[in-house]
Amino acid sequence: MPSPALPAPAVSRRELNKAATRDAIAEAALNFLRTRELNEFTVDDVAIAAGVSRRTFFNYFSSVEAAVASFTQRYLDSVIAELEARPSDEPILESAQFALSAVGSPRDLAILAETFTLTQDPALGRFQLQAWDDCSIKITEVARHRLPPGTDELYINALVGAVVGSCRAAVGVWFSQRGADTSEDSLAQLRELLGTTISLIRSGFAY
Amino acid sequence: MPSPALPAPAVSRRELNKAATRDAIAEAALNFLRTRELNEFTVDDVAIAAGVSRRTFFNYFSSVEAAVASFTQRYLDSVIAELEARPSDEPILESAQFALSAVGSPRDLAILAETFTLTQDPALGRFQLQAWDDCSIKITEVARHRLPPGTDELYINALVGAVVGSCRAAVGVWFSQRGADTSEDSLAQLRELLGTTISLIRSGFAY
DNA sequence: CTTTTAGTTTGCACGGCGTGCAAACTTGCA
DNA sequence: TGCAAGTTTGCACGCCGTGCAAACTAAAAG
Repeated sequence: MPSPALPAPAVSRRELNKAATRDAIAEAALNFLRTRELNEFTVDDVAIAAGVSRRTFFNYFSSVEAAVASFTQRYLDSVIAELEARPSDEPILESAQFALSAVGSPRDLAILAETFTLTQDPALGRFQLQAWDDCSIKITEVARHRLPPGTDELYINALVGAVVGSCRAAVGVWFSQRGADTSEDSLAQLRELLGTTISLIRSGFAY
Repeated sequence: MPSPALPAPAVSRRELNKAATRDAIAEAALNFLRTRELNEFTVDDVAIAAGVSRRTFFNYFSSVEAAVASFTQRYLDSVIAELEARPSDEPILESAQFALSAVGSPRDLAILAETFTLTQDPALGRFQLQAWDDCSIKITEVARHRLPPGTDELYINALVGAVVGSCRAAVGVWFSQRGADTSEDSLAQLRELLGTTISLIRSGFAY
């Protein structure tokens, strides 16, 4: 007698396949960027390297830029997930501080750092900016439910804008100081920079 | 005797022509966006409407998106100009407050507001984000020379990131409340929102 | 005024992009 | 086993963005 009907697995074969394909494509795109400029390879190149057809590439990403941005998106989404996991009565900037220091396996951070180098090209940079902006929108939603009801919309939006804007700047500072160094030492410094940044947001920029 | 040799005019005929062409192209692009979606017209359409060849369009802008972003760029550049015009011993956030309230003829602000509506399409939004990011970079340069020498790089970058990020958010709030309303009344409200935002950055987000 | 020089516009051509569509194929389910 | 639903693929088409060389135009030199 077969095992009792398993409920449809949380992740079906189809979903696994799709995730694998998606990863393969993104990885292939990143790989090309590591050795060439953006305009020195084509979507076909990436598709072939990922083992799919050109058409399938476009089923997953609308461009190489978008594929590369998926790494940053993933990192930022994990920050948001950490943020949402914090107790909802905790002061939100405190939650942010925890979320920022909790996040990031060395591997994820290595990608984040590498992405900073590889996206100097404006066409790639635009997609990175969009990832940060999408992140802002999601966090605003979280903040709206966290802050006391009736909190001024300006307060909410300015807070999120300031936090995301300054954290992005902090990552930039980290990268300009450490480059692609993702040793524990360097990661600790990143966490410290992000922590200091949140403190500044909380206590204000005196001058 | 002819009039004494005039020094070569500050703006030559050539420069005037180029500026006019550039404006005509940007204006034509915006005009199409007012009535159609981004993918419902082509670069050729815009070029013809602007009275130039397709090839000339690309001599000025690399895409329709870039042409549309030129309006936001112009606005942000004027804010930076105001900022640089402030006395350099003034606290920088105070300078920011002045610059933000000084700037913006109704016409400029009308365009800024309209731009917000017309750039919902992600492809357009990306270029807007880039305009704000370019602005950050320029302001960072200003801030570096304004703040006491030796000020922490993190402080400078986080400050600018927070200011620009929150001000962008403030413009978003303004737009969501007033739409394309650019009456004196509405503009006063925008100035107030921006002023409040800078105050928040200065004094901190308590929670 | 004429000639020269430098800067700008244009047409052309080419490779690459992004998408609709329909046919082939794969997975899930009865 | 066979059907339904989801996924991949090839193809074709219009549009994009750029290098190039020829036409044109403003500015400077003679």
